[in-house]
Amino acid sequence: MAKYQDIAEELKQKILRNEYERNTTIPSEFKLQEIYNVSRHTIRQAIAVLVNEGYLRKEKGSGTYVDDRYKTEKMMQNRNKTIGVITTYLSDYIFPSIIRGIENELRKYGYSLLLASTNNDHELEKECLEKMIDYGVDGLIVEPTKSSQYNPNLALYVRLREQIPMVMINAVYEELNASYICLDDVKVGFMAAEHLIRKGHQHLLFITKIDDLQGKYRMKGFISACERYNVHFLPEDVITFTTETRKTIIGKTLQRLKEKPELSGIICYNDQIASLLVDELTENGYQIPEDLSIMGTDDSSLSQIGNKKLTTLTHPKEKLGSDAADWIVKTIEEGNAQPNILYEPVLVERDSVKEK
Amino acid sequence: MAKYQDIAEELKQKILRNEYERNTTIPSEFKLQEIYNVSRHTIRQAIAVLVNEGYLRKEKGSGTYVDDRYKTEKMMQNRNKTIGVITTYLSDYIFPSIIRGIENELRKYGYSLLLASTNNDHELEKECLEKMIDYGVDGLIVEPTKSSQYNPNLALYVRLREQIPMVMINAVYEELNASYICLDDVKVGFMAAEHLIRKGHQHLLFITKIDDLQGKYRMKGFISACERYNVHFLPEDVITFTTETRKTIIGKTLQRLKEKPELSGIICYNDQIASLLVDELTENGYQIPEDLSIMGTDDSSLSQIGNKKLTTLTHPKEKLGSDAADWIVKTIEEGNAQPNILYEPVLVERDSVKEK
DNA sequence: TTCAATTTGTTCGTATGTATC
DNA sequence: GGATACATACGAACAAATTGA
Repeated sequence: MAKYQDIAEELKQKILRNEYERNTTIPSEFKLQEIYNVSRHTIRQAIAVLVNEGYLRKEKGSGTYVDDRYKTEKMMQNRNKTIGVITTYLSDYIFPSIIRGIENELRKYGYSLLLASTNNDHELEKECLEKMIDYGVDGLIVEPTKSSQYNPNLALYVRLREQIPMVMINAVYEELNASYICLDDVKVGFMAAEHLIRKGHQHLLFITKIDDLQGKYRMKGFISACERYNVHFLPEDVITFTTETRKTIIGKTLQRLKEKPELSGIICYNDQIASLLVDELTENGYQIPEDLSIMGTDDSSLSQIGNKKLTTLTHPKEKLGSDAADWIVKTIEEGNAQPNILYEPVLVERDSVKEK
Repeated sequence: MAKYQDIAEELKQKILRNEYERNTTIPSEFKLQEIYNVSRHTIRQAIAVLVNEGYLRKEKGSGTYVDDRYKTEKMMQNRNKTIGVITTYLSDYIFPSIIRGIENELRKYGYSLLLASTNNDHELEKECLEKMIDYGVDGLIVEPTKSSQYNPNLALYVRLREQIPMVMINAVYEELNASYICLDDVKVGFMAAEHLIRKGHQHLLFITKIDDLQGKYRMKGFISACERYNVHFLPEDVITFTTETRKTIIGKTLQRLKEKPELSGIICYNDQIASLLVDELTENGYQIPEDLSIMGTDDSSLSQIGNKKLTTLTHPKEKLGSDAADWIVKTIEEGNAQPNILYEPVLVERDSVKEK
C-alpha cells in the first residue's frame, strides 16, 4: 500500500469516527506534512483521494473541510435494487393481483418496483423499455404486448436481456426464447372444453382473443380437446376478437346462437367476457345455465360477484406475481437464470355450467 | 484558468470529437509533456481530471486509454424524473384506477413511477418512505396510512417535504398541513344521509371505518345531515370498524337490525361494504331495497356488478390520480406548490334505495 | 481599508519503483 | 532483458484566495 493511500485511509477513518466534524477544517497541508512526516505532495495526493470520494472539500485560501457528499454518492451507487415491471394494463381484471404479488415479494427482498404499462400498444411498449434501460433497473418483469403479433421491439428486448435478467409473465414472444412464468394456456383451453363435453355438451362455441398468445394457446387446447373427444365444430363456432374489436363479441355471439340453436356450451376467453356475456344473454332471454352452459377462465373476482357465479379455471394471479419477483431477485443475486414455471389450471365448478 | 485545466479541456474535446478512438491509447505522459510544453506533473493532473470524469482510463505499464464511463455517469445524474407513489393497497377496490390515472399522466410528462404499498401498516409505511428518500425520487404522492390515528412517521414526512414536493391523496394527516387532493368526505356522508332522508327514511344505520379520516369525515357529514333534517339516531346506530375488525361488521349489523326493526336505511362506508352487506342481508331473508335501502359510496365497479346495482356517490378515482400526477409534476417544474383540490361527490341513483 | 499571515493552487525538477509489451 | 509507460515520492517556489488584526 502506498503512503498516500495509508494517509487517506487514516483520514477517512477519522472522518467516519467524527473526530473531524462536518464543515470544519482538517489540519492544513503543511501541518499534516509534519504530522505524517512526508512531503506536501504526498499529503495532497491523499487529500485528492478523499476529495474525489466526497469526504473532503477544499477551499483555496481557507482550508480543507469535511464534507458528506460521499453519502449521496453512495446512494447513487446503491440505487440499484430496483425491478422494472411492464404490463399491458394496470388496473384491470387480474393485473392488480399480479402486481400486488410482485410488490409484496420484492419488498421482502428490499427491492423497489418501477412500474409502467403499455396499454397493449407497441409504441408505448418501446417507450417503457427505453425508460427502463435509461433508468438502469436491475431486472425486468414483462408481460408481452400483443404477444401473438410481430413485435417491432424485439431488438430492444434482445439488447436488454444481454444486460439484465428478464422474465416474461402470462406469455412469451415466441421468437425470443426468453424465460417465462406462465399459466399453461393450452391446458386451460383443453380443460374448459373437456369439462363441457363431459357434462354432455356436444355443440360448443369458443370465444377467444387473437392478438395475444394466451388466446391462441387456449384455442389450441380447445381444438385438441374436441379432437380427443370427437366433438365437431365449424370455423364459425370460433369467435375471435382483438383489443380493438372487443365490443363486437356480443353481437356476433347472439347471431351465431340464432343461426345454430343446438349450441349449448360457450367457452369464453376469460371471466371478463364470460361475465359480460352472462348479463347480455340473460337480458336477451336466455337462462343460464339451463339454456346455455358458460365457462369463464382465470377464476377472477368477477366470477364470484355476478348474478351467476361462474364455473371457471384457476389462474395463479398473486402467486404468479410473487414467483416472478422471486425469480428475478434470485437470478440477479445468484447470477444464473432460475427455471421457468408453467402452472396447471384447476377446475372451479360454480353455477354457470349444467349437465345436459 | 489553470494550465492543467486547459489541457484537460482540450483533451476532452478531442475525445468527444473522436480524434482519439475508444479503447485506444492517447500519447504517453512524456509525449504530452513535449506537445504542450509543460511539466509531466501538469500533464498528470490534467489526465487525473479526465480519469475522474470517466473520459480516460489508465493502465500501468501500458498507457492511458479513452474510456466512455462518463456516459453512464451522465445517466446516473439524469436519473431523476421519477415520482414515488405510496398507497395503502395496490390491488383492491378503487386503488388500481387511481394508480392507472397517475401512471397515464406521468407518462405524458416523461416521468416514471416508483410504487410501494403500506398494507395500512405504519411500520411498512416507514420502510416505504425511507426507500423513497434513499432513492432520490423527485416527488411523492402519498395516500396516508391509518390517517385518523397518531402517526409515528410524521417526522419523516416533515423531512421529506423539506426536500421534495409531496401531495397527499384521499386524506391528509391533520397534524401535517400538507398539500392534498381529496374527495370532500364530509359532503359524502352528508349527501348519503340526505338522500335517504329525502326518500322518507327516518331511522338510519351508519357503518364506517374509524382508522382513517375518510370514515371520520363521512361520519361527520352523516351527523350534520341528521341534525339539519331533524333525524335522530342512537350511538348504537353507528357501527364502526377498523382494518383489523372488518369481519365483525356483518354480525353487528344483523344484530342491530333485529334490535331495532324500524331501521330502514343503511349507509355504508363504501361500495365494498355495501356490496358485501347486500349479499349477506339477502341471504338472511331481507329484500333490497323493499325492506332496507342501502347506500354505498365511491361508485366503484362493485356498485354495478352485483345482484343489486348500488345507489352510491361518485369518487373521482382515475381523475384524482391524473390530477395528483399533474400536481406533482407542475410543482416540480414550476417550483411552487399548486393549489389543493377537493372534489364534490355526485349522487348516482341505482337500485338499492327505494322511496319509503 | 489595508496588510500580513495562513492556506490551498499551480508549476517545475528529480528520482525510484513496477507493470507491460 | 530492455524499452516504455504509469505510480509513487520528495523538494522548492510562486500565485491566488481567505482571514483576521
